[in-house]
Amino acid sequence: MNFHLSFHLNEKVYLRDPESSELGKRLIKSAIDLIYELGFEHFTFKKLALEVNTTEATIYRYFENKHRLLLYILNWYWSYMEFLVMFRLQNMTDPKEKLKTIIELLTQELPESSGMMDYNKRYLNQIIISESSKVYLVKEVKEINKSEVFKPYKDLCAKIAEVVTEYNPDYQYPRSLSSTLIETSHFQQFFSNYLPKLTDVGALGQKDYTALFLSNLLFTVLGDQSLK
Amino acid sequence: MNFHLSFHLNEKVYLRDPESSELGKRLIKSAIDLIYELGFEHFTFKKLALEVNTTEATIYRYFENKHRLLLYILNWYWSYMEFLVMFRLQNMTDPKEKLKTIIELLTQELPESSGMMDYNKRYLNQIIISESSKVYLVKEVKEINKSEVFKPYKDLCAKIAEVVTEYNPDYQYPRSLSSTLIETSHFQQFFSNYLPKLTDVGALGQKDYTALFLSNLLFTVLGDQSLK
DNA sequence: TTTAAACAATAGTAATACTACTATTTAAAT
DNA sequence: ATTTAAATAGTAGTATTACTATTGTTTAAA
Repeated sequence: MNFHLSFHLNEKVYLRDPESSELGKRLIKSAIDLIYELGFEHFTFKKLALEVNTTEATIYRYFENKHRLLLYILNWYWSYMEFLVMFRLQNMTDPKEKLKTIIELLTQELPESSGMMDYNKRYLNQIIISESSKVYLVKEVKEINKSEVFKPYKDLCAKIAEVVTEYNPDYQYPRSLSSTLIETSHFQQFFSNYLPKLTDVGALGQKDYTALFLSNLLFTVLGDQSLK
Repeated sequence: MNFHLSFHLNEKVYLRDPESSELGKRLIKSAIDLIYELGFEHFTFKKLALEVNTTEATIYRYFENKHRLLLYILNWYWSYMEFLVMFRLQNMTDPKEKLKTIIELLTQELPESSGMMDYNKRYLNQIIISESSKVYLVKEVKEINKSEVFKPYKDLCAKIAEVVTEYNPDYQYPRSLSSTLIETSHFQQFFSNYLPKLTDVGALGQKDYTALFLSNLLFTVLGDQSLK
């Protein structure tokens, strides 16, 4: 079976839909490669233009600036992640199983291919971990937020919060716990890799360290409902 | 009583100690004001130079670049926070009280004055919340980390982890929990302010929302040891 | 009184972020 | 089939940012 997945992303993110042209698609693909390679700070439209054999001015017709381009990539990721959560939770009844699956999705690499653009998943993952917070930790958040471009993040958060409430209806902070889960999955992966003293990975460097930490955290906070 | 607090910050952070001259001190003070006002992305040495009536080149003699200047401010903050934790925990015996105090320190504004430089504490606080992660979420972390400039952060984290272990010696992830506590205190404050849908603040907008969320989280994860 | 070191300012360059304008292609209208 | 206009990409710039080589001035030690 071969199917194509695409998401309708908020038009406010771009000036011209990169999905609407070949050049646009190459733009996104190469942007992911370059942002991974250089880090967002050193990534420029000039370098991206060189990579896809076009000019800066052309890229500016697609995106207002590099911040918006990153926002586009993240909107895509958040939408995809919400889809994956929905897909994987299909036909599951046990909310504990559901939460375990969510942690797995948040801490493991994205599944390679499966009916969607062949973005480099490993690179995309690293971008999510290292760069995602930079789209909202800016002076202009309030203004940017008005155009609803953070909706995919909020939706993902709400979906996880739903499962949290399903697991423990008495828990008071389902949304904050969900956003904490998402953000913590990012920086604990980052820390265990680059600043291990801020974690307890130890010399062994367990592969699923972050998943273990988050599982322990989540199921202690929500109580082991199997005991009830 | 009037006393002066100063920390010996790692020389690798700066080229020339800003504490060693009047101009240097004004530099830091104005940098805090400007970074708060403009956000780190829009903050430049040119603008800072204009503010303190000097030139870019002069600022470059103190700091390699604006990233290092931010790192200096954060080193100062982390050191100060570790001092505050140590100071406030003095003569406390109950580890639960200690943890409560730590959460208070992490979520409330820094005490105005108390024997140290009159940096604008409210601005400094907002900088910690919005900009701090930008000093390590960069491509060059590994290289930068070698010069030990993140030691104050690691020390603060270790100090909190100590109290965590004191409260519950069986808990397996004291350091990860501590770094999660610190980071979560930042972005839950940010979210509840700018992206409230990612939290449960509701319309009321409780003043101590983040502290309440963190307390609940921390003491559930570590178990209510008073029951033992 | 000399001298050298410490410090700050001048005057630049290269890279980055962004834009006005022009040329070309595509496709719809006549 | 030809005209026309809309869409698209490219040229050629500017202002700002990040950073440096060099010169000039002050300070304090010899």
